[in-house]
Amino acid sequence: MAAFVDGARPSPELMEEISRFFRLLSEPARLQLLCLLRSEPLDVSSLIQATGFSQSHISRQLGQLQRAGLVSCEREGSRLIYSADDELVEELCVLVQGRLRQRLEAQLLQLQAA
Amino acid sequence: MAAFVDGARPSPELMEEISRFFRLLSEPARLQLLCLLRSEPLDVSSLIQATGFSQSHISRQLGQLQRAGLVSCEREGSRLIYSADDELVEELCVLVQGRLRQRLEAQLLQLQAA
DNA sequence: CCATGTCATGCGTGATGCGGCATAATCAGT
DNA sequence: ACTGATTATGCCGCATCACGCATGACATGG
Repeated sequence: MAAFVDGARPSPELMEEISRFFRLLSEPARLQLLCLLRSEPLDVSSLIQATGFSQSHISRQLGQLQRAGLVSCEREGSRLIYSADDELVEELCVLVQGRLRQRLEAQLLQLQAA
Repeated sequence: MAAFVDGARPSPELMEEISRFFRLLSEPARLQLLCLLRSEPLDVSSLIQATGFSQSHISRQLGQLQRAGLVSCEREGSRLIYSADDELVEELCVLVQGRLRQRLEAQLLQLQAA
């Protein structure tokens, strides 16, 4: 209903920014990392083991997430402990998940009606 | 805090689905179309004029959005009128926009402190 | 039924980004 | 300062997808 910034049409630049943010979440690997880190802080080797991705790949994805401010890290001995302290991603996922569910239910009903 | 499905770790398949949804929004063109259609239903030629994209491109993006259930269309004379009746995308954008803003403010404060 | 306008769809190109391998940079401990 | 572990980065192949051009499918009006 109300536009993003009330009363104004969202500028193309803003939508570019927003879409960049969504792009971060559009990669299963990154979403998986965020989800893992959401439950508990982990070091990189744990993330490698949990996901099966290569070390370089994990490092890159964490770099992107960190630049976006979605994860942060601190040293613990020789390793880096990453953590995701933001609730936003989880909220977004819950909303999307709800939509997916309701859409599947609708399809189911339609099949039953036929 | 609470995971998506309470108590359970979200399955990789679910996250794949969710990430696919985010991918839809990760393209400025699609987000722009959704935003335009959110304020009022429009036919394709209006969307072409508003965005400057080619007709084929618009058509494809609308197809994707329609398959995802984010837009719907109905004939009016010889043209198709598309409309976006879903509020979810707008909610998501508002949340993300809020985050972007608060992040910029934080960076600003950090610059002033230095 | 044919011509016209509107939308969808193959096809090709170019850009973007994933993902791994090898290597460099960085840090902890000695 | 040196060594070994941990993380970041350059390079490259490959897949995906945006985007436009040309064409096809389709409905509408004459």
